[in-house]
Amino acid sequence: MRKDIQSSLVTLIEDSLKKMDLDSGGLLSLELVQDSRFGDLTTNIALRISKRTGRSPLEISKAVIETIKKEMAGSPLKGYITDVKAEGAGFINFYLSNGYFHELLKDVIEKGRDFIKSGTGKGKRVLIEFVSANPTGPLSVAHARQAAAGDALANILINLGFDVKKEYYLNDEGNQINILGRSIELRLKELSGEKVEFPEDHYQGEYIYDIAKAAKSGKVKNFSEFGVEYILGIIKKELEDFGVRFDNWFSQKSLRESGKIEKALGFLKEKGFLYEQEGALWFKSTEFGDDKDRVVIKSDGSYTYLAPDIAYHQDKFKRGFDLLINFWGPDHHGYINRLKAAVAAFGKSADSLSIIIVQLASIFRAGKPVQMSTRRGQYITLREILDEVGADASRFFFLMRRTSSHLDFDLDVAKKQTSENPVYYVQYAHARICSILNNSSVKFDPKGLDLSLLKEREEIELIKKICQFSYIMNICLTTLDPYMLTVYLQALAESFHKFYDKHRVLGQQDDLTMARLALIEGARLALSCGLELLGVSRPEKM
RNA sequence: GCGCCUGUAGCCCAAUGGAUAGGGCACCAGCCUCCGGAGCUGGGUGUGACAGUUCGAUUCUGUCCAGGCGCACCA
Repeated sequence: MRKDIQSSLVTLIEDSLKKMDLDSGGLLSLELVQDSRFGDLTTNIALRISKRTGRSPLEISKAVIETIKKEMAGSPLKGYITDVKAEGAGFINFYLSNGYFHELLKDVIEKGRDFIKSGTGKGKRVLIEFVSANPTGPLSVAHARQAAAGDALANILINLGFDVKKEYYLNDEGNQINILGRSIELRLKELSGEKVEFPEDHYQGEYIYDIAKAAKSGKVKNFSEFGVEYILGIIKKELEDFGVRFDNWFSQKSLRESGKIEKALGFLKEKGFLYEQEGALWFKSTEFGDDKDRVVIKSDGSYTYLAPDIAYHQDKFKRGFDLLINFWGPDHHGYINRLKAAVAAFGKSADSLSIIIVQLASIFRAGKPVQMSTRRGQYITLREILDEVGADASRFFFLMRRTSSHLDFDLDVAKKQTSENPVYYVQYAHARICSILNNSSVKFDPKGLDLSLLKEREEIELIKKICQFSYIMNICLTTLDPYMLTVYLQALAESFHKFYDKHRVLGQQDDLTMARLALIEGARLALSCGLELLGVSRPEKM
């Protein structure tokens, strides 16, 4: 929706209220109407101020509308507003003219793919950290969902004008890595005929044998390092095949070697946020809202996981990022408060770090749940999803629920090439449009367009849907969640299919055909951009 | 025990505090001499329970009930 109309209307309503000695009290907002029976733009201002003013909402609305109509008579707004009505409990509804929507569509066509861009985030630097799985095994389905969500959100923020970097924090040392090394070593001994006792808490997965075999031929000395390198290669390939690329891989090992952990702890100590007790060093996180204080250096002298993480996040700020967004698995949710405490201890505001918990996706086959166990190395991997479903359908599926909600992912449904599968519904709309646009007899030419020929209900509805794109982008920004985009794309595809079914593009009078080609080109742009942001392909043929 | 997530029609799910709560599946009945039928049209007494906040609650708060997940000087 074009901003100048909205802001002029807001000013108009504001002025009208003043003339009647009513004060909006900062409560005035003008919103898009989802239900076309009630116009295009609406405000509930009369409802919100009725109690304070002691007048009924409907009475206020009617009075305001009368004033608005007088004011509007001599204003250029008049051409865009066909009606203003007081409806329902006292809403003021604006009905916009077709001409207004024709201008919006014209704008989309002129801008092309750039129509989705905005300057909302101009000058703001954002670091999105996601996946960050330990390099001790192939990525799981949980990581896959984090990858889908983080990458899509990054794409969305980039189009909103933010300066975005994507980062993977690499836990390349510590307990788990040592265990990985020992696991490989033990499997190697086993392979060479030795009888070994393989501990329960070691990595049981079959892939350890593969690494052991590779290590054998390479005459490896440090099995941990070798294992990390090997698995990192797998992870990078998996992510690449999934269509996710990181700008930076941040190594924990290099963080420690740089001395930044000591510096960060030194900073906290200086501020008086650290103390010793029972031989360990504690961070006074309770001063910043945590339930209890947390250990940063254990009594054996080694760091807890928190220590490098504190340093890591201090480093993120030092690198100049204004907003940090972390996607974490649900097992880390208890960890949010202590990291936020650390951020507060650095003097950063609470909202400069957003932590998003990506809930698990349960995998189903033909309606039946698939059992998983990380410990025994029995879990559905990203690789299996890629092999079985492919990147397109799976990336869309992972984002079909709110990121913070559980998701049931049925592999058989995702594979289906029928209307049961929403991915194909959306892609099909795109392919249909391309099929018309690629028609050899008529070529779309934006010169001399007469969009005023578009006046059928389905045509106007489709334009409205196309123009909701930026509105959806803003919802994704405020929720830091790309999932509304999947909902929107399904609605957009539906609008197109309805138009397509009722009206023909080709074979009309030349100028009507051209206007409708413009309409479907607009729909194509919106579908194509939306799918691209989600990391889903836009087939021209299916 | 504590924390997080979730309860919407037979099943799967939508709805940035708004108006008559919307789609899909399944089921029934229709729609291609015509741009791709992977589509469209019609068929429905549904928000777990009880309070509270609000002009207005599926949405916010509290207490229950039910399901999923997590609780380290592990990473």
